[in-house]
Amino acid sequence: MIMTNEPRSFAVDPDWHIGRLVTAAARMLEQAFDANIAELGITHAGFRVLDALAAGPLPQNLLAVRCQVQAQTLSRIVDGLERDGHVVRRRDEEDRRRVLVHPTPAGADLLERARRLTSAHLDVFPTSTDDTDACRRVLTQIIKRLGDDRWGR
Amino acid sequence: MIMTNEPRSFAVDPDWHIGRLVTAAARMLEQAFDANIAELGITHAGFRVLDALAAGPLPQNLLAVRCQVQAQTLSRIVDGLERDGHVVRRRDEEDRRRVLVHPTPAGADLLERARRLTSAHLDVFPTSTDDTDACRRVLTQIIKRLGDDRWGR
DNA sequence: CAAGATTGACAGATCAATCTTG
DNA sequence: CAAGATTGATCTGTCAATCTTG
Repeated sequence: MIMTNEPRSFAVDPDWHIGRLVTAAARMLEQAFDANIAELGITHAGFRVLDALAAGPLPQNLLAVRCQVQAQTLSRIVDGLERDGHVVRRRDEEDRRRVLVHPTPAGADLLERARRLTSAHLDVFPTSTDDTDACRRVLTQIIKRLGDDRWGR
Repeated sequence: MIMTNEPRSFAVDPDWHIGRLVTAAARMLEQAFDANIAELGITHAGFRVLDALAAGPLPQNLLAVRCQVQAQTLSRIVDGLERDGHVVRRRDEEDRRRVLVHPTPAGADLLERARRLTSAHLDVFPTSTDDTDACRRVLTQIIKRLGDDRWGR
């Protein structure tokens, strides 16, 4: 078969190092995920917050850790979710420095619909289980190393 | 009495699906890369543009494909590189719709220094070669699938 | 009209600085 | 002061709309 014409089409350069493969794959995965739930008016960031709140309200600092974003990033994501009526902020009366984020009924409903929309599309991972297991090991190790450097501990 | 501090430390949840592992790893890899070259005043985005231009000037549309970003994204990255004197734009006289991006001597110099800074830090991938090979296969397949959907092919 | 590039509006993420509360 | 949260500035990235050139 002919390598038709120039690489105007998409191609993976065989000598990309893994870092580049990881970041390229990540961008595509997030975009695909976002495209699946775009009709609901949220993105992966909002989804992860609502998912973390499924068991009940959490203070923002803990929520940020769960979502693996900075407190500043989380604050703005919560801004959007609150604006759209998916969560509400309430000061923690036990320690008024804390702000508790509560999911609203609308937010819980949104989460359910988002889960249904995305569960069908998670079959993007075709290769053998051996390969995906190996992939998990490599990625987990990267995350642990770099995450420990960055997030302390 | 509040909960003694829980996993305030970093941890990889064992039942994360691969998508989440990939995106988490990607963010950390990019941040680590950016931290390594931050002193030079560029990020991974600028680095990739300069790297793509190492062999000589390119029109922006091709450059965007090489860097795997939208033409709009590239335009703003080139804005920054041009502002800082690392590249210059020149209209292609053969086809005046095109804009050719040329690296400046300062840009070429920056690229060299960035390469030196980062080459030392690429040993973040510790596991066996079998695992990394498997990881490459999985990631490549994800990229091909999603990239073909998105970027045409 | 089609291709190439740019601009506007926005989301996600970061760092640095600030405000509030303990 | 320390912890938690927020705000300002900036960067990367997206989509949609526009401008220029062929």
